[in-house]
Amino acid sequence: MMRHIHLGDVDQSAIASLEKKRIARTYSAGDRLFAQDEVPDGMYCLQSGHVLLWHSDRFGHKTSFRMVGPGELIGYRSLLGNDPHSANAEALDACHACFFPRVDVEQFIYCNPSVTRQFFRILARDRGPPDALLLRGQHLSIRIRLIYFLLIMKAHHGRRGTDGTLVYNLPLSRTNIASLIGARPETVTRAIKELKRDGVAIFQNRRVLVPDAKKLLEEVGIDAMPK
Amino acid sequence: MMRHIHLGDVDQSAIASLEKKRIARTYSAGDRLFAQDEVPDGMYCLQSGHVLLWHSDRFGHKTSFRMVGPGELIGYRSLLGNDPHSANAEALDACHACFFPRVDVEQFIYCNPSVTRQFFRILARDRGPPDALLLRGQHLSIRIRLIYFLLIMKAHHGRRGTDGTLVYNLPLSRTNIASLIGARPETVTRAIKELKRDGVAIFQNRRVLVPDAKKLLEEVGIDAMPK
DNA sequence: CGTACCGTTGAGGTGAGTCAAAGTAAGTGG
DNA sequence: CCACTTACTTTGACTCACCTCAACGGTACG
Repeated sequence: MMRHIHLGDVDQSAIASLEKKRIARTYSAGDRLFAQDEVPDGMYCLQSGHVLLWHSDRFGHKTSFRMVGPGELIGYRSLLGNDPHSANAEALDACHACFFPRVDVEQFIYCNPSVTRQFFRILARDRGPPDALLLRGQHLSIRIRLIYFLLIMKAHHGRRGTDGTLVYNLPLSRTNIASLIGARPETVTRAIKELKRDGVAIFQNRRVLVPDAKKLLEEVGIDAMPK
Repeated sequence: MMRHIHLGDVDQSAIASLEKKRIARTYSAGDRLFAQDEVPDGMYCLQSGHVLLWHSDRFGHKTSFRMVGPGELIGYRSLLGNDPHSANAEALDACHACFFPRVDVEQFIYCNPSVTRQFFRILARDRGPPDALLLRGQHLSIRIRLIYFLLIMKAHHGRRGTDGTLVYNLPLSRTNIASLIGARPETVTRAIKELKRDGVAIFQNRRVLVPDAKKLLEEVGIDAMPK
């Protein structure tokens, strides 16, 4: 199955000509699609699998800021900003991705105002900044950050089971989760234990079960996730 | 004196026609250029004064993420993303700003690929996300975050005095600084006191003096700020 | 059957938050 | 010019959520 970049009503011939340029690549867990400080030579559309974007500072602190799933674009910020990659893109499991070379992306973007507009939206709506407020806000306890984490992941990675249970398939280690919400693995373990005790969420292996999604929302005191 | 948006070599007539549409506005301390959740109807170029961008969550926690100085653009993310403003833009002192109505901005952006490219860069290079890692990273002490704060502010708000002293003019309250680096005002006060004791930085009123800029860099263990 | 990696548990320490009170500065109006 | 208000800053004492460190347990894989 081929996944397409979702761009609404756009000149089909432009898309077709971009699709011709795509290069299929496969990765296994641990591989990097690109690494911090590399100069981008194109961008990726993930077909299957999961990719973690993380940044490493000079002290070796690893800060993850986005987990990408099938259908999402990767590497567009650095490409469009014409800057070296500010993050590592690491495959969490077996991945298929389409690579689009820089020149073809640029041709595509500028071929048509409506495509250009779409890319402005993609850039402007990058979830990183607003999500960071929820995932890393100092004034929020680790428990609440975990809840926000689940709420944010719901959109791309949660599936509603037959009995209303929310099921996540997240190929993330405790350490990964910790670095996403700005905590330590031990603390994540403890918070997860409490969520289980309270019947809010059950983390088993790399699966998460949420018996009642309403409880998540109650806990953070809202009726629905913003946007 | 009229400040212009810096866009490199761009069709002068396009700029001229945009400039004709600009609307000069003035604000005094505390005024809002726009408020969270409002629908953007254009964007701003700050001529003089300072503006603080901050976000308020449902619990009333105030998180500031950018202080804007003369010559900088404000409100472009929401405009280009076609979303309601996700932040408040509040004048910290007397401000002059040019407002550019949405239609005119759009015409300008799409009139010319090189302008379009520039705006992609502006969006992609938004300092918010990378700065947030340094200003709000849990693994960094408040002292270090304050140092990063000064290093980040150096670019737009620091001036080198005659004797090599670095001088900042920051119309920010302790509370503002606290909300920028993810701390409490009391903690900021204490950290500032220690920086003074160690001869690293002297905060007096709304001015900051840094006798030796090298000390800032030493403290965070780098030779220069990234980018 | 080891080795290596990840996850869990426990004990102990601490940086920053919280709370409350005192100090300071900047307006405002008589 | 001086009371009075209001808002911001500083200080000190106390508390706590999370980090750190260290040991142990589980599971996968050669």
